[in-house]
Amino acid sequence: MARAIARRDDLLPVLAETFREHGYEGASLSLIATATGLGKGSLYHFFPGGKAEMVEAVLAEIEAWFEARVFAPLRQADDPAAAIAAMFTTVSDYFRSGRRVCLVGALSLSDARDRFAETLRRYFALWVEALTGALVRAGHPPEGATALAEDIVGGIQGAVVLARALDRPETFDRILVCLRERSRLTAGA
Amino acid sequence: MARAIARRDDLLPVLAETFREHGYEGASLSLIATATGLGKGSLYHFFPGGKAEMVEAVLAEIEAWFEARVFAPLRQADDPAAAIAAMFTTVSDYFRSGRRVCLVGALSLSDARDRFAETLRRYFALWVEALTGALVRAGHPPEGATALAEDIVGGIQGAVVLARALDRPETFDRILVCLRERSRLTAGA
DNA sequence: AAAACACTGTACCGATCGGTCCATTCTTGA
DNA sequence: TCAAGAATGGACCGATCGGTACAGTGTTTT
Repeated sequence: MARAIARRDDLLPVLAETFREHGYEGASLSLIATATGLGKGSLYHFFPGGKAEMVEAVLAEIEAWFEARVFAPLRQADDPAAAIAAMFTTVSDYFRSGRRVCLVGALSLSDARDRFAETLRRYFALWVEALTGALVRAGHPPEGATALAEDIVGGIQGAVVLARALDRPETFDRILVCLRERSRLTAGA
Repeated sequence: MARAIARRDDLLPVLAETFREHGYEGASLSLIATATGLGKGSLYHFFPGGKAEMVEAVLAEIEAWFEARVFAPLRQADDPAAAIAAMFTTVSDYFRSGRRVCLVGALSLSDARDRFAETLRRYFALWVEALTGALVRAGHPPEGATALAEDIVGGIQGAVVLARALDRPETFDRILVCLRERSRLTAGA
């Protein structure tokens, strides 16, 4: 009985969604098996380290995704202001207006944080760093750029929490619009 | 073997801290038993509904705490601006500069959200509502007050996430200072 | 053709899960 | 004084947990 349909990479999106919906503890192996349509044997073939390795793989893919679509554009864009604006659109799509949880943020609040501490830290550090650079190149004063970048990245995370708790996706979008506004150059900033 | 030391109310802070540190799934009954120093028999005596009832009780106490220390002052203060400033101090203390997770926010991101949906929703709704009122009475234009209140409440939640992920409590404090600044009246707002 | 290897489902493992039950002990009011 | 009830710890329950072992099937290489 072997059907070589699945490749490891194809599993990652399903795994990611499962961990997003159920968390680290809540995503049991049987749940994962059902979601992926694979038996435990196959799962442990691809991820000998079990759930921990699955999460690490998922986090690595998430980081790669953001690196390609968000961080790198922020760093390299000829037009930093446009790159920042694009970031908000990309992120809003990615989080489905707050209906989709940020796995990195959710893990950061859970007891699994310590286990994946370095990976979680790096994700947010890279984001803040890339955004800070773009803000500066867009004309923001360097002294306040990191603070503003942290406000924005943190604000996005908070928007996910709030929109989910209130069950109001439009709140997510509204907060993102407001954050985008703050990223634009004003007399005060 | 009976020592009538514990009253139900005395258990709530311990339960709250346990759920904060381990989440709903992660806080097993044996863990709770160890943390409280009570056997399962006693726990089920106080909370016949098991873990779910424990969480509901904890959430009720949290809401009562915020009602007394945050929401009510925001609603009733003679000096709304001072009440808003006090809110930031209270909240910063409560969350220990981001070292302590917001249980309501953490549950909102977890798969336990649906189970406690109404309680989670009400907590944030009450907060946003009370803050909106205070902002208006402090002189903010009513059209933008709810949006600003959502920015602030969401911003606080995001600050917890970010500070925990980055392992930098000072980031939490810095974001709160920035939010407090935005709550003050400026020419633009 | 056949050996090597990748992949698969499942039976099974000990541990732990949430929850029940109950004998016992302490407290309290009559 | 003593029955009633609150509170307690722990044995116990079936279910499920994460993880292992393995025999079987498909594909690839030789």
